[in-house]
Amino acid sequence: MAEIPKTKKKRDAEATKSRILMAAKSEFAKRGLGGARVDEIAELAEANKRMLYHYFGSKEDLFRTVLEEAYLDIRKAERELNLEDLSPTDALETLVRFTWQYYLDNPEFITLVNSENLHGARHIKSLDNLPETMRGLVGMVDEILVKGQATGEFRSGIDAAQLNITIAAIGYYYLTNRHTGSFLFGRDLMEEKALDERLAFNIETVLRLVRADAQGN
Amino acid sequence: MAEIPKTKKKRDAEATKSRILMAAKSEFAKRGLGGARVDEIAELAEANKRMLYHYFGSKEDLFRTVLEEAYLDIRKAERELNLEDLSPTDALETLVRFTWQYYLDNPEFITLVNSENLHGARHIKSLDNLPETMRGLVGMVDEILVKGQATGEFRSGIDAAQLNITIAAIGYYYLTNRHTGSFLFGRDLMEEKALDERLAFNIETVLRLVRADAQGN
DNA sequence: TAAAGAAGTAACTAGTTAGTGCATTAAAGG
DNA sequence: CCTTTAATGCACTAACTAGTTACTTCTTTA
Repeated sequence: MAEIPKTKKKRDAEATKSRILMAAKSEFAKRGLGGARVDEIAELAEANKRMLYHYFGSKEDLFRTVLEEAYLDIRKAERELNLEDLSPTDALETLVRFTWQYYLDNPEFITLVNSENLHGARHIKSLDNLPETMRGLVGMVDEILVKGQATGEFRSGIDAAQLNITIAAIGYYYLTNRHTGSFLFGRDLMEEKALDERLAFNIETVLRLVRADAQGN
Repeated sequence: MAEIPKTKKKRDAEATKSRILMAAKSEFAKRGLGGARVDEIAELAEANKRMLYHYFGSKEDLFRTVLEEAYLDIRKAERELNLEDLSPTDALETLVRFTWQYYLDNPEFITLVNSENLHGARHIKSLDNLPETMRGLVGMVDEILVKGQATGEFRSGIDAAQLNITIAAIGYYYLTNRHTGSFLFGRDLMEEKALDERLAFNIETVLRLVRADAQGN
């Protein structure tokens, strides 16, 4: 008799590790670090809990790994936008659109970051490659701002780090608080029309913030 | 012999209830709904855990009460700003400053809201007085916008709800992510100078967003 | 092909946690 | 006073949870 074909290869360390990581991302995103259950992650990954401890050491170490991957991934995607090839205005609009869409496509990112902040950022503090990549992003935005000033599109004196924070904030806040927001405002903030409106508003916000006015400031 | 004066009266239902509520706010803010410990709340309140269940029924009901108080409190404080008495520009700047300072003075508000969103806003959904107060705030901002258009200070076509969300977002995001932010940016986002800079940037953001430009839009 | 090591499993442990049963004690009205 | 009712305290339990022990099974390579 023919063997039942298994989706899961009998022995594959990399695949198991990767399944655990994906399951962990999903579970941590759904319930936070504290609310996540190690048994649930193992089951979701179709792996044994022992393997989770074998590969990742502890629940918190697993969380750290998930977080690191999440941060590296968004920074990588940002770099791949090649903003330096666009006009300053287009570059900023593209960054606002990207940030918004990234949060929509990767909702776990927001929950992971929230969870990490609830715990005083103690997990990422040992990951010293993360500040480097953040400096890269701020540097990129700063270049856009300098270029925009040179062309006269933008005013001077804008802090790149603050602008970065604001671009993240206006999307992040809307999405992280979508449940309370939908209830308090009495309408579904996640329906397509509402999302489109919010994105348009955010682009307007950022462009008006940087644009040189009639007096050139 | 004179009786030892006790700070705590022997029997005082209201006082005990209130101490439990304050303790719960603090514990929920520090650890979130899932991470908070009922025993910890009782101890912090110098009350017995039995009393907590006597007065509030369950951990989740207690959380709901804490949340309701928090929302009612910020909305009340906003109303007391009497923004309608200020010029449109001053009114918006005041609202931005207030929102920022409220988050700074009441850091538990942010954590409570985050926790509630992690749980799909399921606790506040039974509190139907909250959407009313939110409508009040949006209405107030809308009046400011209408008045500002009339005086020519503001451009037309600004959505009051979106503006509200943005005013909250630019402060909330910075503060809720202060731990990861401080680490990623490599500097303490909570030192006085940094806070002042952020507030100034936020006021600039909002005023440029609403201001009528040279062409009157 | 044999042996060694890596991958995988099930059952268990020690500690924790929300919630409760029941007895006791203080206050307030008659 | 004395009775009733509400406030309070202690000790318990049933369920849960991160992490581990002791073992089996597969794969690779010398």
